[in-house]
Amino acid sequence: MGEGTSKSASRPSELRADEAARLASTFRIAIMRLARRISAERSDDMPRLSGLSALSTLSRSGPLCTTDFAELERVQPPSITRRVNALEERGLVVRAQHPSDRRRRMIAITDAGRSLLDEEHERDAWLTRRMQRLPADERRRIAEAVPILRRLGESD
Amino acid sequence: MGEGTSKSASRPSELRADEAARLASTFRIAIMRLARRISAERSDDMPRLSGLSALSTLSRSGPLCTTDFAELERVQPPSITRRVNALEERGLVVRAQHPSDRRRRMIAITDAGRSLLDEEHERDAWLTRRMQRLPADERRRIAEAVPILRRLGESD
DNA sequence: TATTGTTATACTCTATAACTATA
DNA sequence: TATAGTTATAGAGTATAACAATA
Repeated sequence: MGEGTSKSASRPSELRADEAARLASTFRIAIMRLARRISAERSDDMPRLSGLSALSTLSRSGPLCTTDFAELERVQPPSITRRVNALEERGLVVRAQHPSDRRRRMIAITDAGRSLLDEEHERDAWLTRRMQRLPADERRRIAEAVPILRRLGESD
Repeated sequence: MGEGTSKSASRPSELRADEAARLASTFRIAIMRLARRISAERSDDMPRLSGLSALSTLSRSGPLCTTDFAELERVQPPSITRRVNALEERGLVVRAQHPSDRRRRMIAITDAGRSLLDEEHERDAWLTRRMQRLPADERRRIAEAVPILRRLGESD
């Protein structure tokens, strides 16, 4: 707490440690609780959230090997294996051999995976409704925050 | 990517369904991934995130019975029992009988719980550092988004 | 010897259902 | 009978460690 207090903030892009900690704390709790809330809302006939996240990543990035996929999804490789197994069973992704390196398996989204992803966007009922109900200025704030949230999720 | 702007929005606080769905989808994925990222960052000698969330709620709201606590934390009562058991073992909360209704047990934070919460705010190193590194305008956007995130997490 | 992917195992967190005690 | 809290059980998700195949 021994940081210079009061009016000492010289640079505009630096924040006092205690203010940063307070913001981090309220932010963290809000994020975690909202994540729980979203998780609880899933319907039964769709892949789980973790699967949808994987599918969405795969759709944007194109075919990936397990290791790269794990890095993009910010989980460990065994978790990717698990998710891909589940998605593969449903025909939403396929695994293929890497052309030159036979240790690797390339994972790619299928047409079925793509169309499910489209459907899913429409079916994300709970959160979509919340977005529609939000006053315009709040919705704008959320939209502005999304890229920041995304970068925070990606940062080391 | 399609900003989908143009001039089609008729009422300012209503959003077309497909735009809402798109926002919901990117927002959801960003939230879930960031939540995973935050989860992974926890240190070992502190209570888990779910425990910290409970402790923080208890600190703000004062003593709660299990049912009310579960409602505030947006989980089912058995989950509260679990969390409180863990926190009680560490002396961070205490349970006491309700004065009139002997079925109820009031759960309250202890001094140890409070000081741990203070410590924790300072120790939330990873996210705090990210907040400090954020440019001022992005930090402002996050701060503005927090109350909205919180309300979204609370809404039915 | 190093790397890729998988399996084995364990842990956290959650929920539903069944049970006990009290109202 | 209804409600509060707990216990029992199961399920989703994650991680680390150990392993086989390949480089």
